[in-house]
Parts: sequence; structure tokens; C-alpha cells
Amino acid sequence: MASPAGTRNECPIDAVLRLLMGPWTTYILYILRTQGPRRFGELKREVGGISAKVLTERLRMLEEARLVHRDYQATIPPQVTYSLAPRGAELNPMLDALKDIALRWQKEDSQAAAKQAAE
Amino acid sequence: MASPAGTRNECPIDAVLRLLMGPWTTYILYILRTQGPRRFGELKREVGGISAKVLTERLRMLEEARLVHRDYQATIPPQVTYSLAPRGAELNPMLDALKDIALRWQKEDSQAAAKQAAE
DNA sequence: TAAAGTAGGTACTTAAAAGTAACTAGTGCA
DNA sequence: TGCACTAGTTACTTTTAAGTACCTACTTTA
Repeated sequence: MASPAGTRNECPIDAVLRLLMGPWTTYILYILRTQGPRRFGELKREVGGISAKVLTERLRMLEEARLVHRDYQATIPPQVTYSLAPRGAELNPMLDALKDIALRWQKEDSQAAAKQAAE
Repeated sequence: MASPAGTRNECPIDAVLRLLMGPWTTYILYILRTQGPRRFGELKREVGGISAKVLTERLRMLEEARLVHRDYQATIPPQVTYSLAPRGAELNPMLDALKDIALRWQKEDSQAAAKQAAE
């Protein structure tokens, strides 16, 4: 990935998009947003299909970016709970706006496809 | 990329994010948004560092998603002009909101880093 | 005559990301 | 006794995306 200095490397929009882009990421945030705090195992089951490795990677990245908060209880067995941090909640209006657009486009496209099929 | 059916494959937010996520994509849209319609070669020079292959890929993808409009004039040499389509403009409020958040976080983080260094 | 510009396409290589499987420690349970 | 549970980690393999380099046809310009 060349991306010479002075172009997109310093673009703050890209920095945020890079957090959201990988597979599963928005889905993880969606679950924490709508279902509330979740433990590692619950999250893994609810996301469905994600490996422990990738889930850990995503959570570590989101934690480092302070979108998600990690609460570790050193009980036996250990209990780790993830929740949406304030910064994660700041994304909500943006994600809602994005969802509106995405749903509208999806609807438009399926209507166009149906019209196409009827002709 | 496993992503079993019924999870993120059908998530419309992910469908839109997948359009924006690759390197260069938001930068291409940014140029069309702020500088207006641009020809292929101009775009390539202004993005700076992108290869013709990847620029073509991105433009084809954005065209297929109807975010960008491609105007081909079969002159010699051919003249191809790309412009932001209505759908591309629909993203503007969302991208502006994202930019606000991204700039705020960047500022917060650099202030925190400066404070850290001063201690 | 040869280079440069037009808008790409094609083949090949490389690097990053994702997936898979096995492993950890300590306890509860059958 | 041995498996399952907790929340991961590690090593290895595969897939995907991106980068590099070279090619096209036709014209203008030096």
C-alpha cells in the first residue's frame, strides 16, 4: 500500500473509516449499541461465524481507538465485558444517517430490479 | 472471508462502507466533490501515487454503485470525464459529519499526546 | 522519426488480512 | 478421570487486495 505521505495518510476521515471497514466491525458495534454490554463469548456467539482470533483483533483495535471499553474481572474463570465507550456513542448519529441512506438505496435498487424483471 | 449468510452479508450499512473503505476511494470522492468533474488523467495526477489500474477499479466500482457518473466522448484521443452523481452527493452530509468527528478526535488525541509529553 | 499524451487492459508479484486448528490455566460437573 | 467452560494466544495456511510493469491505438508535437 504505497499511499505517499501528504495524501490519504493524514486524512482524518480515512483514519476513522479504517476502524470501521474490516469484516465484522460494524456488526460488533451494532450489537454493543443495541444489545448493551456483552461478554467475549456472548459476542462471539451473536456475531456468528467470527473466529476468536479476529474478534480479539477487532476488540483490541476498537479499545485502542477508545470506541469500546474493556472490563476485565480476574475471577476464575475470568470474566471480560465489552461495552460501547463514549466515543463509540459519538458515532451513533453518523451511523444512523448512513443506515438511512443505505436502506433507501437498497430499496431503490430492489424496486428498480423488480421493474426490470416485469418488463 | 467466511461471513455466513444472514449476518453481515445482508447488512446495508456494510454494503455502503465496502464502497468507501479501500485506499484512495474517499480521496477520489473528495476531489470530485470539491474540485468538480475531472478527467481520468487529471484525477490520477491529483490523487498522486495511485496506479491507473486501481484508479480504474475504483471508478468502475463507484460508477456501478451510481455514486459517480462516467461521460465517454469517443474523440481521438478519447475524453472521459468523471463527475459526482446524485447518489454521491447524498453522502455529503454523512461525510461532513464524519469529518467533524474525525477532526475532533484527532485534536483531542494530539492534545492528550502533548499533555503526556509535558509531564 | 520518435516521444508524449489519451484511457485504460493484462499479467505477474507481493504483502496484508483473514481463516483454521491447536494450545493455555484453573475450576465445575458427571 | 476427563470433558467443558472461561478468554484468549500462537503457528500455519489461504485468500484477497494492491502494486509494478508493460501493452494497446491513434494523434499531436518537437
